Order: sequence, then structure tokens, then C-alpha cells
Amino acid sequence: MIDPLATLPGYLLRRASNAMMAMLARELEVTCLTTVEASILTIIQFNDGIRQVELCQILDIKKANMTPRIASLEKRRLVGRKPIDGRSSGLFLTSLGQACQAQAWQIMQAHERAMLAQLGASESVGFAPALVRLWQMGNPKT
Amino acid sequence: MIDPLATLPGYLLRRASNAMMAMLARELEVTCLTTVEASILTIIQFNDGIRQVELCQILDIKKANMTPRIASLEKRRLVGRKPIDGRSSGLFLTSLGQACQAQAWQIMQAHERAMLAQLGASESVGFAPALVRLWQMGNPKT
DNA sequence: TATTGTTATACTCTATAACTATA
DNA sequence: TATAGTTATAGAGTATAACAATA
Repeated sequence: MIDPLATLPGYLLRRASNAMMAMLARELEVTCLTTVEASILTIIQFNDGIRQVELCQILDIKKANMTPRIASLEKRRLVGRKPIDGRSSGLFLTSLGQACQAQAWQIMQAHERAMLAQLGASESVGFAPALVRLWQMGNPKT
Repeated sequence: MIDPLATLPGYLLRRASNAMMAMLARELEVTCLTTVEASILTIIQFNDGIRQVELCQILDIKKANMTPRIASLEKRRLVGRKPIDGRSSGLFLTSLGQACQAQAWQIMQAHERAMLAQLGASESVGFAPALVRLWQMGNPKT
């Protein structure tokens, strides 16, 4: 069977991304967090008091789709809100949220190490810079 | 604003993949094909008479989800079926399907060239091999 | 019995518009 | 007027189970 797409870096990019995301999702199951939830908790941990709209900018998620995610994290007592003004709040991690994030962060870092361990020196040296360039290529702004 | 995820190759992999897929989808709009439809047509073009189940294996799509995609391509007179036995057919491209695939293939190849043009020598040399390794890492079989 | 393809269904993710309340 | 957040909704993409027809 011939796979003409297997020669295209763009196709390989998608398949590699899907494979790694599926792997990370499985690894994060013990934390009861999805990959996006782990990302949200980690960003809040590093940016205490961040607002939803800023979270949306960083993760490129529409605000309408962020609302139910934050609501779920709040319902599970992982995230709290401190009013900033009448229309926005600063998000913070509860102590449970901090513990959950710490565990997820360990798993995410181990995942990265396992990924890089698969790559040879000539493959890994330019890997992250290449990805950053392509990411920026898709974002004509900035 | 601190983005702790921006240091993780796995996160960059996902962001780069999403950015490139969105760009390709926009570029393919003139063909009235989605990225997956362009992939399907291309695989059929290079594997005349392929069965749906084989297409599913190559693209890692569940057979239940392939059915409506092929039905749509058939309805649009891009793909036809030749009976193989009582339970399966070989897929082929109609002349319209061939023309459509050829146009999409040109766009996909131009897309790949534009991608690679963004990368420096040290970035591009190990890029595809790295992606293949990660893809295989997620597929313990074979 | 196993395989091919279909149907039905549900769940997630994403995208848009309209709404509120505040600034 | 613009912004932050919410609600409702529609469209993809994906996952499973059950089924018919055939090997």
C-alpha cells in the first residue's frame, strides 16, 4: 500500500502531534485532567490572578468555550475567582488545584523528556525552533 | 504574561500542527475540499481500487466515520466504486475527481515548500525524521 | 466465525451570534 | 462604545455498539 502523504512534513507534523497528544492524554488520566485542563491549571499557577480573557489569548481558545471549562474546574474545587472589577475576576488555584497541577506538571515534564529521548542529536537540536517558526508562520500578527 | 507551556516541545508540536492545518485548510478552500478529503482523494489516486477499510488503516479513521465521507465524495461525483466481492468495493477517482485531486495535490506540495522555506538548514535537516520517530512512538504496533 | 460496510448515537472541540453588566 | 463573561446553538471530528450481508 502506497502512502503518498507519508513524504509530506506537514502530514507527519499532524500525525506526530496527534500521537503525542493521545499519549499525554493517557498519561494524565491519573490526575482526572484533560490536556487542556492541565494547561489551564499550569498557566494559572504561573500567572496567579490571570483573567479568563488572557487565558483565552494564550491558549487560543474562544471565550465562549472557556466559560464551561473554568466552570467545571471551579465546581471541582480546583480553581477559584477573586473579583477584579464588576465584570472580571482573577483566577487562582485552590490548594487542591495546586496539588493537582503539580502532579500534572510532573507528568507533562516526564512526557517531554520521553519525547526528546526518542530523537537523535541531529533531530532534536533544531526541533523546537522549527516548531516555533511554523507556529509563528500561522500567526501573521505580533 | 508568562507562558510556561511555550518551553515544551510537545506543546509547540500541537500549536505548530494546528497552525499549519488551519493554513492548509484555507489554501484548499478553492478546491472545495477539506484537508481530509484531499488526503482521501490523493491516497485513492496513488492506490486505485483501494477498499475503505484500507483507507481507514492508512489515515487512522474509524470505518464508521469513513462511510459518510466517501458517500459525500461519491455524491459529488469525485469518487466511484467498483465491486470487488459482495461486501466490498474498490474505490477510484472519476475524471472530475482526478482533476480535483491534481489541483489539491499542487496546493499541498506548495504548502510543504512554503513550510520548509521557513526553516533554516539546522532546523529542516532532522525535522521529518523527528516527526516520524514521534509518530511511531505513539504507535507501539508494527 | 470473521470481515466489510452501514446506521445510530454520543461526546468533545470549535465557531458564531446575541445577550448582560460593567468600564 | 468597548470589554468581560455568559448562554445558546451549530458544525466538525471522533468513539462505540449493533446490525446486514458476505467470506
